[in-house]
Amino acid sequence: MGVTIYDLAREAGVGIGTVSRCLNNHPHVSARTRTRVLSVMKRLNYQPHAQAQRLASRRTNTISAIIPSFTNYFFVQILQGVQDVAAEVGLDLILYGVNHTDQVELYLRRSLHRGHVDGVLFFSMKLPESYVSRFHQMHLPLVLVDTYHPSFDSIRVENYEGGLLATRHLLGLGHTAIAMINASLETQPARERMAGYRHALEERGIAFRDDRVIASSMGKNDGFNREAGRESMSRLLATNNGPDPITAVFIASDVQALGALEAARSASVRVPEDIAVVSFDDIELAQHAELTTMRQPMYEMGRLAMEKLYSRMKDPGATPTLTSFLPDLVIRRSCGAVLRPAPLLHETGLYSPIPSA
Amino acid sequence: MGVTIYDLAREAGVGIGTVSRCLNNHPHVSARTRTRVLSVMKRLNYQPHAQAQRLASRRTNTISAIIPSFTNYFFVQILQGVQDVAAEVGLDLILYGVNHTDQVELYLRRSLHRGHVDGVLFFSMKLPESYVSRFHQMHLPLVLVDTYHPSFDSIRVENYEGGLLATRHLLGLGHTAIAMINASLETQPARERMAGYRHALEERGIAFRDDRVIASSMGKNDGFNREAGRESMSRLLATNNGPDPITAVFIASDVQALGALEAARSASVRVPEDIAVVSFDDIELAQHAELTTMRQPMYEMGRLAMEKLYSRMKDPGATPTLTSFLPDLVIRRSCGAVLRPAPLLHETGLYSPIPSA
DNA sequence: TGTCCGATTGGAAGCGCTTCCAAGAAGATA
DNA sequence: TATCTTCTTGGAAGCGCTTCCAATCGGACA
Repeated sequence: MGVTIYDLAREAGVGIGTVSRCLNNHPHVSARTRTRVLSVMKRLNYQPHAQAQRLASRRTNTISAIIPSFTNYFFVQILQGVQDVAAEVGLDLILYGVNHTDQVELYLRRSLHRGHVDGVLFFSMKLPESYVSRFHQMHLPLVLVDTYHPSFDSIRVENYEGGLLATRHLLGLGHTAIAMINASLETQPARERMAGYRHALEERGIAFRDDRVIASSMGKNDGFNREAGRESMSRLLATNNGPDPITAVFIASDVQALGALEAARSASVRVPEDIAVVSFDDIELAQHAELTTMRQPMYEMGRLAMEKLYSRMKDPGATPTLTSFLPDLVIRRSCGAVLRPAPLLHETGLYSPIPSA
Repeated sequence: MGVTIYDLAREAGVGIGTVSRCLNNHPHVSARTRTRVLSVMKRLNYQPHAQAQRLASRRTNTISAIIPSFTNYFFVQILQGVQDVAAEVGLDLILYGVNHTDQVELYLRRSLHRGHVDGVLFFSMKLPESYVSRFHQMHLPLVLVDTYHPSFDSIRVENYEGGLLATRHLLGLGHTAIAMINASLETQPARERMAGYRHALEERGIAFRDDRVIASSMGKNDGFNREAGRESMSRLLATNNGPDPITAVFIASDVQALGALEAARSASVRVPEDIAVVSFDDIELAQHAELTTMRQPMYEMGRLAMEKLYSRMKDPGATPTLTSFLPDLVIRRSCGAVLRPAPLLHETGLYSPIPSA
């Protein structure tokens, strides 16, 4: 139990320095010595001790990802991108899932713990101001994703533009009474998407109406969840019997839209015939539910985040960069813009197509 | 940069041993000394160095989870359970997502690397036999989830029973021509679920027919994915015009069922009217798609796995345990067993309810 | 007052590795 | 052959902590 470099050195008849140099592929080791040492390593089934290497080299080869509850498909796909790149470059990834707000600071502190990780990815939450200086003091690389701070590398999505494009699309289809189902306005994406929605209306001379926006922060993920979507849609439909009824909704995320579809179904409201829907994210299921949505390149964002972190770890001095992705409009069935091959036009739903007569 | 216990000791006028004892809440430190040391720690903003602690104590406080590509909702939910318990007991979780088969060994080796992690969770894949002894030699705790080996703690689901119950349910609804859409028979769950299916048929005197089982291993996750499900269902429907046509399908997972529903829809085959469907897992979306399914308690399995690993880390000598979960039948719409409140009976689909006339 | 014992305390010896410096070896050059 | 270089090599000195042993201290008890 526990072959060390001393054993190797003795066995190979060299010094420990030489052994270490072989281990780390340093130059300045003669080919003969190297092969001899390597063969002894193999024979003794040597394994370097991770902690010892780390202590001595002051590198951990590990990064942490602080991410809101990752059962959300949005984060799952980002995480997949992160994980893939981490695997490619040989870094270990410690996962810190935030379920309660107070865990944010716990995980930030833990990540800042000296000698714990070499870098941190921080997702979709506001970085507490008090940690800004701590990261700088500790010279710990930090990359922000779906959130922003001027003094760190950030990756963002143009939420405002996304809201704008989504709403314009509905306007372009002839809708003028367009509601929005939003998540908690505490979150920046929610606020930005709404700003885009508002701007699109106003540039068409349509007044923004507070009573047409339902911002729910219920449940997990600041309201970005199915139940909140269902609830919001129910409320919206319940009050939709006045003059100028709503004919379209922009929903802040696909998961909420899934809930909203359920609510519409329960209320016998047809989508898209009675109410057109455009949402945001393009999670894998959006396709299944035929949601028209603003696509965020989640997997790519995850990859890029990890890549940025990696470069930053190698070159801590570089100035912070900001990368923005413009979301893409993906047109499917829920918005009523018919772009599909004829046979499918006649379907009426997931389970039962139109009775054949 | 870098306050050490030597600094603390000097500053507090005590020895480093005493400082260390304070850090680790050892007894045999007088209250007066302890408060003095703690106040100095605070004043100097001391942070212990993680790697140094680990090297000296030979504990890493970290475990790794080797898990097939976790974009699969099944794993996401298990992982959530794992992560929650890890957070509760203060362990770090390194995530190793397996995308290619050869990564399995890579991650196993990395986990076995001395001083890297204190325990390993291994999910849903066959543990290569050559690693069995290695884990024992290294005294590295290992817990298997959704897979099994007699010499390690394991957590399983009764796949055979699940297949049996699912198929019996369909038989109970009057179906006799029941197909199965399966994933790769290389995987144990697929084989077991099929064995249950087969037994259920045979105990009713219905012959098991090879041509009624479609086992696809296409795509990710050994065929446990939407595309494979879609493909299989299409194939099934294409050949379903002989005598004794199929009226029901047992599908090996919910994700496949989602794809199968899409295929049915494209082919204008109604579910459940023309073909009844029962699947397996009860991922969150099964509810949305109204799938009748065999529920696996995924979150709980994740929690339990982590709990088992934690106890094993504390008591390495205990004999391996095996915990089995019996999946529950959750009846929803897709099987045609109508158990829902009247208003919903009249819906015809996700988007468009029955035209009101 | 003297003894004894448990409660505290200090600090040396590691944990296993990387790194650096000095020194030896082997060519290269004149 | 003498003198430089340039490669190689050995191993001491850390990295910052835990742990153990020996030493000290302070009462309790006779």
